[in-house]
Amino acid sequence: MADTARVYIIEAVFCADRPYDYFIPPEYSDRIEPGMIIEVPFGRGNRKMTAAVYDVFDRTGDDGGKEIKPIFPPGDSAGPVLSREALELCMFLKNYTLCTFGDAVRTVVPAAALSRIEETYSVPEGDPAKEVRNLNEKASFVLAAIKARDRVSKEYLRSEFGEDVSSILSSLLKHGLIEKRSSLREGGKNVRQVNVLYPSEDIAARAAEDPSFIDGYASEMKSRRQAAVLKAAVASPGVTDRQIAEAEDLDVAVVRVALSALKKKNLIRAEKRDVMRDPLMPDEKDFSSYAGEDSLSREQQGAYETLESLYKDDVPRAALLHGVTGSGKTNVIMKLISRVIEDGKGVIMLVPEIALTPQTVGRFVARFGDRVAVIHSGLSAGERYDAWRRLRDGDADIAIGTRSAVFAPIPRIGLIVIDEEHEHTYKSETSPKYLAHDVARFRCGEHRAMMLLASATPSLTSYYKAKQGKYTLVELKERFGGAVLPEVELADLKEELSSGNTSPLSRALIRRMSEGFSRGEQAILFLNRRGYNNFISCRGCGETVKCPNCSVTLTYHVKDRALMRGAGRDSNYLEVRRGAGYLECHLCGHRESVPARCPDCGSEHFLFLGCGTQLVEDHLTRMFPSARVLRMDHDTTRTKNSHEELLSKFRKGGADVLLGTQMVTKGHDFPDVTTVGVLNADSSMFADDYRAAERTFAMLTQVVGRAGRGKSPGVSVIQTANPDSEVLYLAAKQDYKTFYEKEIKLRRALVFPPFCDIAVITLSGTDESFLERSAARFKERMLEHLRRDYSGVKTVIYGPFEAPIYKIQNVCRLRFVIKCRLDRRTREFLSVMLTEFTRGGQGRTLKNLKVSVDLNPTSV
DNA sequence: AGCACGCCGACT
DNA sequence: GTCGGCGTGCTC
Repeated sequence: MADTARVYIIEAVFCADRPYDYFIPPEYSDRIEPGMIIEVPFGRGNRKMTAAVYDVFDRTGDDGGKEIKPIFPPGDSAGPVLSREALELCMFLKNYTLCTFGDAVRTVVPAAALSRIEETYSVPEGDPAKEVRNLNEKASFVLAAIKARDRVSKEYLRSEFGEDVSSILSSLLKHGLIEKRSSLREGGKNVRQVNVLYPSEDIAARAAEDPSFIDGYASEMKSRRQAAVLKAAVASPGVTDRQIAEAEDLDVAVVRVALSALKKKNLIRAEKRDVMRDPLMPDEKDFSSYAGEDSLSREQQGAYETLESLYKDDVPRAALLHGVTGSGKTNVIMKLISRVIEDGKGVIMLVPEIALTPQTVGRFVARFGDRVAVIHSGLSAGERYDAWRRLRDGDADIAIGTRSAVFAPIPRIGLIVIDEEHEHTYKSETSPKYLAHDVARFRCGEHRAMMLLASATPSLTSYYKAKQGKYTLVELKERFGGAVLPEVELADLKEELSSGNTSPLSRALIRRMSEGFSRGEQAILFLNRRGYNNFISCRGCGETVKCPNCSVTLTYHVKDRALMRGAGRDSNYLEVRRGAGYLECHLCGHRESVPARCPDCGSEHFLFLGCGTQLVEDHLTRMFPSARVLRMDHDTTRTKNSHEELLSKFRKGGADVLLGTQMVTKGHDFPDVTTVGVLNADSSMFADDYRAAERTFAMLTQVVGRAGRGKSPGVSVIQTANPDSEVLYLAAKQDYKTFYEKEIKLRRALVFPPFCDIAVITLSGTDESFLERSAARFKERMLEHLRRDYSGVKTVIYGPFEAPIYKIQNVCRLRFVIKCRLDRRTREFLSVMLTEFTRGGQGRTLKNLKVSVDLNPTSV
């Protein structure tokens, strides 16, 4: 008889994150199984916490251990939320990324499926006028807020009064001014229900007898809504209240009021049924236009056959599909997926960003219909939960989505595809800081499935593994349908400037664009800077205007309406602009108006420098007055669906130029685009990062590949101040292999990934001098450990030094970069350091100091 | 994180 | 004298 549960506490912080054993009273011993979320008393105060049951076993007779506490009685709801595989996946994430088990659980399972403790506060009954002595101002505000509504959740108080509300609450609690209650908010309840309507027997019989009966009957009714609902139920028995609401353009709640009245009169009977929310499936959405070419070229067929034979092996396999832009990788992938589905197995297809890949999603839905579940960050909690359930229950077997879709609860996985595998979005920025590839590899191992990476510009690490034979390399060298690679022209920005062209558009680009426009073709321009001017600088002393909270310059933005009217018409030095725009911090969102005078020297004159998308738009409208410009950047895509709307407008020919930040570079086929301009190829090349070249190469290859996808050949103009750069030259030729050979040599020589691993440890806090002292102490402790208990761990430690952006929102950051080999021992060493220096999790307190670790970050 | 235990300053 | 500040250590 199992009497013991080994659990992980979901809310536990890093240093307290280890297995705990609890006694299972015999009354419910047969109801507790691994994967369930239960409640347990934890800590000195026996605070109610949720815990994931990792294992259940029998401990009777084993009296050597410590006293253990009993679990709280389980609710009557359902079984395990985490499958055996999901539990192992959480353990993998914990060990691999150094997160807590709870962080892992929250990543693997959607929030709506997870029970959680809700702490609420109220004022004790009876003594509203209890003497309120020496309460500080904030405490009395908090108390008033709790009094105002009788029960308040901690979340609400946090959002209202900030993080430091906890200490106030505990002091109020101690004084008996408020009471706390912890209750369980059970997961799995966020299910949408509909009422299925049928006419009552009496009504049905009379309607069958006389088809016109119901119209007459309904017209006699007082309530028009009830009449409409009744008629709908008679006309199509089995109709749902939601369908009626949709058809009548009413709120469901309104229909339900009518329904309950009709039920009372015995005119209708109704049954409740659970339904799935599916953002993709509304009937009005038609995906047929996305249906792509299904037949494969000879080369594609060859690639498919290689992959298929790998897949059939029934041992974990990994392959890298390297195909030049436009080679039709998706066709090959689609066919492979069909093959896996035929076997009755499931597929996970990862894409970098859903909003930017409606085409890929569209093609999948057109082909596989409701077997597809789409998962991405834009889903509501309910939609996400439903997608998860459909996959878990086998009602869908293809999960397509962004990074987090790699956790799709498919019972039998046959294939996991990572499309555009080099994209940085596959690395999570929050704990657990996992790379989708690593999770995919782990899951493929568990399922004996195949992992397929695809890209035109694979990450150096992946290509290296392919070369080593860890992945099977499959190549597509031809552009599909005979399209030719675009011609590439490099424009020397220094030369432009010295010959008097101060515009952000080079003469070459202007010429190519006007040629294209005259043939009715479109252009895409890429510039990775939004706003009008990058920064403003005092003419008197040269000082730039910086964000008060962050260590970056403020960007000058023009209000879009002013821009349309052509404000800021002249040159790069404009006093007039002062009123037309504002300064914005791109890190914290801080906004202010342009200062009247320089805070340092008092000069009233500023230079507006550096060019952003707004400025280019301005130039374009003057240069090509008849061209319609579509600007696509963070500012124009704030609202939901705006990505898709802008892209589809451009696709339909609603504009001549698509100008924007990264989002214009990603995988779209625009057949009428023949000119592509990269306005500043250097911006990404001199980042202080060993991956800068790799990123620049991938980005340029990607953008250049946008042109000439249709019948007419394309041209790309790459503007740069370094026209002799080899990276640019190789990207222009789309010569990945040479780029790879050069770059891998460099990495080997300097010992960078894939020839080592990198761990970045960041200490952050608001108190600068405390931060500095902590960093020094941290380094000392690292060296001590490495000398003693971890003397076998080979590391090279750099730092502490200031993070590339030292201050964000008034939080300063110091970091260590550690070159190492991330094996078990090294991870243990890092874990020990975290535990020691956080005594709060990834990582909390120790006097507002935070410590976090990022293993092999995508950007350093 | 939260909670308890424990050791110093300024109030009834 | 004690109430309460928060530094330190532990959580089956």
